[in-house]
This record gives sequence, C-alpha cells and structure tokens, in this order.
Amino acid sequence: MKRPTQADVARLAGVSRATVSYVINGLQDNQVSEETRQRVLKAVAELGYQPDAMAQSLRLGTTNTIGLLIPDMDNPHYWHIAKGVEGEAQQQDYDLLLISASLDPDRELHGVRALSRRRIDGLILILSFIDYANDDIRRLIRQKRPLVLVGGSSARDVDTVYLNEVQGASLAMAHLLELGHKQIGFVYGVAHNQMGARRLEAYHKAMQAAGLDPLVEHCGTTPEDGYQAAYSLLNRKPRPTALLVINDLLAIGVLRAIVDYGLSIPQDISVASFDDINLSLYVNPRLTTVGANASTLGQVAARTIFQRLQDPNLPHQSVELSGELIMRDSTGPVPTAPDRPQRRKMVGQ
Amino acid sequence: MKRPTQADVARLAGVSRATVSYVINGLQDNQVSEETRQRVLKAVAELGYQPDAMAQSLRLGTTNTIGLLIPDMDNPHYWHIAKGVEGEAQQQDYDLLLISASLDPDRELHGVRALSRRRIDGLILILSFIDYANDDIRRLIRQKRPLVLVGGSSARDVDTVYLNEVQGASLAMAHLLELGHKQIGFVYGVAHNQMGARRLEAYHKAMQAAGLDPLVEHCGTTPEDGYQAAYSLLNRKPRPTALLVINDLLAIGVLRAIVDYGLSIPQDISVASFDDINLSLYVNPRLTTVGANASTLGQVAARTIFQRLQDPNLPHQSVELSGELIMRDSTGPVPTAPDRPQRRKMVGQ
DNA sequence: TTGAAAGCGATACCAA
DNA sequence: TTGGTATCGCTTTCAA
Repeated sequence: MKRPTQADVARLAGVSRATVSYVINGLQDNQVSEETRQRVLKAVAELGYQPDAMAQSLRLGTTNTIGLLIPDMDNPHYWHIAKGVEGEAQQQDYDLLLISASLDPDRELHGVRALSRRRIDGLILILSFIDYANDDIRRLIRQKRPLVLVGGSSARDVDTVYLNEVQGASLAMAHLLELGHKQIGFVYGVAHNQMGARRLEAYHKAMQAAGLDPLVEHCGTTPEDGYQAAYSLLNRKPRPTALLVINDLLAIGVLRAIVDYGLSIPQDISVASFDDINLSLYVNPRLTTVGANASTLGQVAARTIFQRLQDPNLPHQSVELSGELIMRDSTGPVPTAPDRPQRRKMVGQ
Repeated sequence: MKRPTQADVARLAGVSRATVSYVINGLQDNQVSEETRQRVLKAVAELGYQPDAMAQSLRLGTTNTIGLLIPDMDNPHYWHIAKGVEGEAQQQDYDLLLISASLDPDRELHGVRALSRRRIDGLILILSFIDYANDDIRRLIRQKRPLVLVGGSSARDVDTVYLNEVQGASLAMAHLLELGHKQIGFVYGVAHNQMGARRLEAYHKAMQAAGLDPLVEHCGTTPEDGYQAAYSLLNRKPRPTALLVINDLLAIGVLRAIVDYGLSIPQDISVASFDDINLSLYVNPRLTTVGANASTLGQVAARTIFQRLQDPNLPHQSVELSGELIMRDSTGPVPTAPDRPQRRKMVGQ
C-alpha cells in the first residue's frame, strides 16, 4: 500500500539493493545473471516499483526538469512560448516546472527563488522586472547554473534570447506612418510601468521623428481593459486614425470597442499590435501585428539550455530574433473624412 | 562558485550543521542564542545559501509540488484549467509541474509515469485515453497518493471533478432544435477516436430522438482543420443550417470558413460549440458555447488535492460541474430560404 | 556475479 | 543552547 522502495524489491527477490539497481539501470554489459535478473524483474512488477526520482536526483545531482518562469498565464503569448519550451523538453525527456509571476514583481522574485532552490537542470526566465531579481540572477550566473534569459536583458555573461522590440515597434510605426496616419494612439496596457517600456519608447521615438504628438492611454492587461482604453481614445479630438496596441490580447478588446463605437476597421481606423498570437489570425478583421514566432522563441531558449547542459563551458550566446511585421486586415490607409458616430455600450458577458 | 551547502555555512559560521538547520527553520521558540543566530545568518548571506529543495524533499517526504497532466498545450481550454490550478497552488505556496500529453496516448501514459515517479504531493490528471494508463492509475490509488481525475472517470475510489458533457451537449442540441434546425452537422475534431466521445454520443442521441439524420465530419484538432471540415459540410446537400463543433478552438476555424464560403452567421447558418474559452467572446460573431468555467474547474481540482493533503482519510468526493449554455451571437433561427453562394479560398497565412 | 557501504544535502532526535 | 548522527532512497566503487 505504501510506495515500495528499492529495498522492498531487494527483499522480495532475495538479492541486495545494489543488484536491483543494476538490473533496473542495465549496467555495463549485464553483469547480472539472467536468472537473478528475472527474479528482480518479477519482484519489480509484483510490487509496481518505480525508482524514486527525488532520491535519484539527490544522488545523481540532476533532475531532468527545466524550470520556466513566465510573466502571466492569461496571455496566450506566453503559452506559445511555453509550448515551444515544453515541446523541446519533451523530446529530451525533460519535464517542465512552470511558474507564473502573475504580473507582480514580488511573485516574480518568488518564482526565481523557488526555481533556484530546486535542483533544476536549467532555468528559462522571462523577466518583466529586470532589476528586481537581480541579485538572485547574479548568483545563478556565479554558480554557473544553466540559465537563459528571455526577452529583456542583454547581459554578456549569460545566455539570452532576445526579441528586438525596438526594431519591431519601428516596423509597426513605419507601416502606420506610410499609410498616412498622423493621429496615432498607443494603448499601453501593462500591470506595472516597467513593463512594455521598450515598445512604448519606440512609439515615442517614432512619433517624435515624424514630428507628431504622442497620445498614450495607460490601462490594465485584459482585453476588457483594452476595450475601455480604446473607448477613451476614440473620444479624443481629433480622434486618432490609428491605434498601436501593446499586445494582441489587448488589441482584441480594442477591435471590439471600435466596432461597438460604430466605426469600421480599417476604413475608419487602423489597429496594429504585437506578439502575433495564434488567434490574431482568427479575429475579425485579422490583426496586423509584429512578432517573431513565439513558440520558436521557446524552442530556441530550450535548445540553448540543452546545449549548455551538454557543454557547460560554451561561450555565452545571445540570440536575437527580429520581429516581423505581419500585415493583415486591421490596417489601411488613413481615411479622408472622418465622421461622428453614435456611441454604444459593450455587450456580452 | 559551486552552490553552497548547509555544511559550508556551518563551517563558515563555526557551528554544526544542525545549528544551521535550526536557525533557518526557526525551530521551537528560538533555542538558538541570538549571537550564533546572527553569525549563521551572516554566513548564509555571505554565501548566498539556499537549502536544497531536493534534499529537503527526500528527508521530509514532501515536495511542495503538484503535478498537472493536460491533454494538449495548443488548446486554450486547458490553459484556463491550468491557470486555475496554478492560482490555487500559488496561494498554498506550491509549484506546478506541467506535462502535456500532446494528444497522444503513449505520451499520456508517459506523463502519468513521470509524475508518479516523482515524489509529487498531488496529481491532477486530465486523461483523454482513460483505460490506457489504467494500471498506473490503479497503482496510484492503491498507494493512496493524492490524486484528482478531471473530466472523464466516475470511479468511486478516487477524487474526481467531472464536467457533465452529456448534459452540456444536450443543452446545445436542445437550443439548436428549438431554433428550428433540422440539418445539424457535427464537427468532430479529435486526434483519436476515443476523445470527445461523450459529446459525439450526446449529439447522436439527440439527433435520433428528434428523428433526424446525423451528419458527422471527422477532422483534426486545429482551427485550420475545423476550417476544412466546415467547408466539407457546407458542400453537402442539403446544406446544414447549423453546426455543432467539438470545441471552441475548432469553432473559430469553422466561423472563418463560413464567412469565406460567403454565408453569414447566424442568418444563414448557426454555430455552437463547447468549452467557452475566453476568446469565444471576442471572435466575430461571439460564439454560442457550452461550458463550465474552466479555470474554476482547475481551482476545484487543486482544492480537492489540498483537502486530501490535509486529511488523507477524507471520503472520496466527486464534484460534478454542469455545463452552462452561453447563448451569444453565433446561433439563430433556421433560415427560411437558403441560397447558393460563391465558393472562396482561405486567405491569410 | 553479487554485496557492503559511502555519500548526495537536508532534518530532527537524543545527548551533552 | 549546541552538536553528533541516523535517516530519507538511490547509485556506484570496491571487495568478495
């Protein structure tokens, strides 16, 4: 009824614990005689014995686990990344310990610590609050633990997979400007003003370079927040003719707000955003967005871990992925004569 | 440079390992003198010592980890569940080991085994292939490991959280029949014909009860598969006036197919599905769907685990959640005179 | 071919 | 108030 241990198997088979270990791990050119092998195997089957992975870890110093810290479980973008990591891990027969920072700096720090206390073979961290956990990160680096920082940092003494946000944002801005837009609003939906800073900054820079006035609406992180923010922006005068949104998740709310407001996309107003989550292809209209394949990003991060696991002395690498502008149906040329529509309320649950 | 151990701290502080353990775990009414306490604390800080969670686990028999097996990382539905589990776990200061079966029976079995080898405090399993891993499940039950089966089983000697699929499917069918639909197609998008069986069965039963001929299109599990399947169904004659889809993920592809085919929803054809994933509220039109709150489902499962952790002798409970029909904009009355539209190709990447 | 025993890093009992 | 040490379940060297 209790979980059987190696000793139980040994006792039942009438051999020593070492022998059990031998047959289970199929040591060098089966030293074990076929007869005892069978006896042990029978005992194993009878008891339903499985080696205790914790004990093995302690002994072997390895856990076959890689840890992944993501900022938020509500944003499909991070699932895509997680999916990439998981797929790669699965291939290498590693399991995935997943921690969400829930968009909170304290929880993020907590997550980093939880991961580093455990004897995890590799850590993949998607940090939102880069300096908050800095001491812990430095320690991990000092201890030479296999670690990949995804997204932000460009430190040189650690592996990083870096998505060039500034370049991506510039692409989006160039696209909108080229379409003739001048009133371009930015929906800045973040939980903390340290997040998404690079995208915001690139927006500001592009607006300034074009000699235009920035128009930023700060809001929360749900599609509903995006909905509200879009409504606010639509009421500004002059009304923006294009909206750049911090990510696709929010953009989905923004799209709906615009429709509910009585405008059409992209005839009256254009919308572009970031991440290229799967569903941006299925909303109506299909979303123009800037992104690199997120699940690829996860894969690359995982592969980097496995490379380092294989050769701990590899020089640190920093993979930069560049965002691609995926033009779909939510952006179009600036309208010639904007009209004044009725305001409507949001429907639905 | 190497990760410091308790012994390193003890040496540096000039105390025994036991003492280090005492100050770190703050044993009963600080037996330790303030002075040595400080010395130890200083050494801990200096070395950046963190207790090794694996070693603790081996000693304590507990890991502060709960394991979650989900069928598929590509379906947002399971993420919602995972989110519920993660949230609850986080509150209790437990971490989440996430394994995806990738819609494959062998991987599912593999996942169950990986989880049970590890000394995980509680297992939450969302099984798609119920008898495949049966022996392993029975063993877990025999060993009295905290275990919650989500979804399928109704075994009495194990905790289960059960979503009444049949009742949910009946709700959807009743809704469509009431709207006057007679040609109701079913988009059966599964990786394996053991999956989604209950939904399919309920559809068949309802069709039969209404004296109608079933019309099932079997396909894969991506929105794109749903798209293709819908196209097939639309070409049948008589063309179905309503489509019931195995889940929201596929329904999103179905919606797009219908639009591309040149029909309007729900004027020409109605669509209903299952799960109520977040995004079903943001597609166009909003999706009529049957679901219980998935993240609540995860929460309930996690709470069940924690209850059992607290009191291992609790009688086994079986929580049944009933699916709710959420009527939105993708279903409407049967059209009076169907027309013959142009066929179009799918656009977009 | 098999077994005894050291050791992975922690906790906690018992003694000092 | 502090320290020695058995123990958790396993792997692996060394000896038999």
